[in-house]
Amino acid sequence: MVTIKDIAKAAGVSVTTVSRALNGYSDVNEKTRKKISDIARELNYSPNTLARGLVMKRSKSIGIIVSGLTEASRKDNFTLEVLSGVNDVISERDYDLVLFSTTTTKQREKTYSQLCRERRVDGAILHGIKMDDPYLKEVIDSDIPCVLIDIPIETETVGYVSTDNALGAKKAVQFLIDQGHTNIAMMNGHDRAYVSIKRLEGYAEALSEAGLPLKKDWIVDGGFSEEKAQEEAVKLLTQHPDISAIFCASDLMALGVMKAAKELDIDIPTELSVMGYDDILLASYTHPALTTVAQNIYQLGYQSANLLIDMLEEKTQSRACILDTEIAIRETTGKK
Amino acid sequence: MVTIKDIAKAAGVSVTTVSRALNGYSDVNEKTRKKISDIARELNYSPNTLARGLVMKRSKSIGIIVSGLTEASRKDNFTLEVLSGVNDVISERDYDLVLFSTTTTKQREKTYSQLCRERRVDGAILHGIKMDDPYLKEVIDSDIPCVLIDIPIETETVGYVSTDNALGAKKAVQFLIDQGHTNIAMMNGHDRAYVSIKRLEGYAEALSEAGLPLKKDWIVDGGFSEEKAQEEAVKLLTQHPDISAIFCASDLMALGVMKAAKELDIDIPTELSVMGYDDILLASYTHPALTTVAQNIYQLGYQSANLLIDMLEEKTQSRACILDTEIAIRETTGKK
DNA sequence: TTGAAAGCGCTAACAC
DNA sequence: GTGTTAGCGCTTTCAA
Repeated sequence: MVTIKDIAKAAGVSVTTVSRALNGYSDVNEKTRKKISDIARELNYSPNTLARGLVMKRSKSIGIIVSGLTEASRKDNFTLEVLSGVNDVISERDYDLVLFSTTTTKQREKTYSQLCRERRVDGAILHGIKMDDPYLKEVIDSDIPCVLIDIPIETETVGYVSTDNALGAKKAVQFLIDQGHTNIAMMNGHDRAYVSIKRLEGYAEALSEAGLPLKKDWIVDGGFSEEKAQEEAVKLLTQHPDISAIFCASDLMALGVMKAAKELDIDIPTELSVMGYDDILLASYTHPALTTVAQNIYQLGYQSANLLIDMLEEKTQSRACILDTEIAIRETTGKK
Repeated sequence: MVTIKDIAKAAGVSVTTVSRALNGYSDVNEKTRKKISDIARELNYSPNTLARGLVMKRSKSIGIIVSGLTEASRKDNFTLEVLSGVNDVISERDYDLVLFSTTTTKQREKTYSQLCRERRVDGAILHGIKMDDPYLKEVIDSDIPCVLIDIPIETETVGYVSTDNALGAKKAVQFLIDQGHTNIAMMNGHDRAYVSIKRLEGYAEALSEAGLPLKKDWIVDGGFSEEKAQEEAVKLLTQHPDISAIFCASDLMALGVMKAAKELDIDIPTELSVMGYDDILLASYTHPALTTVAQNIYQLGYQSANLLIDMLEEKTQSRACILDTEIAIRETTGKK
């Protein structure tokens, strides 16, 4: 493997000069620089980022820590889209991406900061962790710069990117109200998810502004799971046949609700309107196609990476980024 | 950041001893070792993999090079499932995963081996590249150990993992024949894809064994694209109304064919049977649900990573791994 | 069983 | 504009 030493020898200069020439420092004679870079190319030289990182104390790589890169959770391609957004920034800005996937068991073995420090990543992006996750506390305590997706924490070294969940939910419920619905239930996720809390807020606000009562019985938790949501929806719809619309905190749960309706022989959208949240790929392929609050997950990843690198390079003081949502109207909602 | 030097000082021993103790060498006094590891824990020590990699000349990380981690290609979550399989092995075997995403333009800038050498990955897994990709030649020429997904190349340093594409296709077509179909067309991908070539082989073989003629006109290329497949299918079905079944080399193209049928008002499956290949998530959500050749993509990733690490650790002589496929019978195929 | 010393490939004071 | 030198944190001969 060819090193700068080899180049130095071939060019008849010192390694310092080679280093400076290759890194574009100004205080190198143009002729020398040309000679050096020619030789480097000839010799097919690649810098050793390990050595460089060791001395510079930064690796020019960031870690992305995802939870839920498992065989099971293939239904939404959240992770992939986030990854895709992150990746685009990474390569634009000449960083590398190290992928860490965690499971609850694995977290016991290796802590967040261990993970990051061992690999000497300059910063990290965290996605898919719950608010009561042990990682979260560590993140805040550690001094490793990081950006959280969908968890609103701001410190000197921690930032976050999220969508406006309350507003998104509010718009969704307002849409249902505009369609003439007054009996609108909510299938929420669980209370350890920030997004659940905010989406519930939006739901409540929309109802209140329309002068509609908020009924506790009409709000159930589907745990972000299709199956759980189906079960809960069956119970809900059986007990409260007057419900004419259900707003779901995720598309996956909306799929569950749709299955429940089928099970109970309730027609969508004539007898029941269903509204999702996320706009996962499947949303446009279900029958009928799911009306939902669309968030741009790719952007979530993209902005996270940009924010993190800005933080690393001290190009920003801001620590938060809130993205917009839009309602994608399809076939599961109708006029009451 | 605490180093072995700090530990050495605190323990009153040399760095050599600390290094040996922490790495589990046998020639360290049990008492010393205990003392050292206690201190290491106390000080919250994490080894610097950069420094270690520099001297050991291996980074204990592997690269995964994917093409198509773009916003556009979100419809199949191939990449995610491969990633998921790879990732599971990686963490089991205590490696790290560096993600490289390539686009055709980016390949011009940085060559494969540059990518790998700069980051000092010990080996690489390549997924989603075409047979005429410039990367491919480089892979073979370079001496970096690597495993290809779905491209059958075996050398000292190159291995591959794939499914039995010819057999999968054959089984698919045989299934259609068993259902009474004799006029079976094929929507293939393109001839720069290994899988296309093999699937065509299987198609031909099944026909031939059943004594059915192979009609060149009935084989078209959809370029693995939904839109292109739709266009081609419209043409095909218009020109040859006697076709009663279409075998597609990918599910995505099968979706296109289904759209074409809808466009031409041809009912599936009573008038036309459609068979896909891959079993992407969408396959079970289309209307009617798509019958397809299911391949276990997660396993593709899992086995690739295992093969690569086995190669790196010289635990195997074998360089190839062929996985099985199964037919998932759903609703797009029927008796003729 | 332990330590001293060299060196992996690179960057960065500092001197010339 | 260029070279000398030290050192990043670690492993590994070689000697004691």
